[in-house]
Amino acid sequence: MKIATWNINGVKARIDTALAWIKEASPDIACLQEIKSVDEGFPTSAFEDLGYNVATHGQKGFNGVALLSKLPFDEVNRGLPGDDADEHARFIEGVFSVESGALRVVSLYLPNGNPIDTPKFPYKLAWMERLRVWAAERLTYEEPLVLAGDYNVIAEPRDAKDPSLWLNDALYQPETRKAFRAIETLGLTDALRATTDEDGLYTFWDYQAGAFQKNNGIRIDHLLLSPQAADRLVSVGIDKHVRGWDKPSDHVPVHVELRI
DNA sequence: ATGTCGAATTCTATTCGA
Repeated sequence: MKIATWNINGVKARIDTALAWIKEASPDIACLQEIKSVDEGFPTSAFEDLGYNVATHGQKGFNGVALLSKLPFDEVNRGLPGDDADEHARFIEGVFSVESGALRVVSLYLPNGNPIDTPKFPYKLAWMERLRVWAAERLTYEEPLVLAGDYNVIAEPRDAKDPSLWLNDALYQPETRKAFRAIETLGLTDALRATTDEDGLYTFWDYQAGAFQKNNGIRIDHLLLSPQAADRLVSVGIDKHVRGWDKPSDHVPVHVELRI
């Protein structure tokens, strides 16, 4: 089973690109972030026409996440628990029936957190702690679980072309990296790093200053796997070529193949 | 020289968030 994650940076502005990628990659489940659309504005029928079931958690203007799935949804849960005052649409969980039982897949858009001297940074860290608590609870189910999305975290120096450029950025603060490790050390596996120690592997390149042409990128889109999912991991890929298409998102899709 | 982009409102221009 192929499960992919992609921050598309606006589903309405990117619909042609999104459909072209779906046709090419044919993921069984796709996790989208930054749909920048309310649920009613999401181009659901365009994806349904390609054989997908669609679940969205959107809001006006920015944020917003979605799940596209060839499998029917048994259950959909919207929003990350832990703060009733948080109205950002950044989290959606789908539950699917597979031979072994349940498969859970989350599409998450972790807060950017910049600038770090504003409330945005503590909001990011608090969101990460809520995610840690949520993941700890889900891991007790001992099911295949895929936590996929734009984490807005540069976990290690090798995940940036030039780490020195990110020293004052929320994506690379020691507190950010520590909070990410605290999620991983619950027992989640970073799918890409389970398969390679290569550096130079990125998932985001800024639109500005010819970043893609210089390969001045960062790896911030991750798929974290529960033990039951990691045991089934076959391969991981980054669809880097999509960044070279017309009207690209600044992120590219990342995908795993699981023996499910 | 942050050199770009998408969305919303302030709407043939500016701001916000990334």
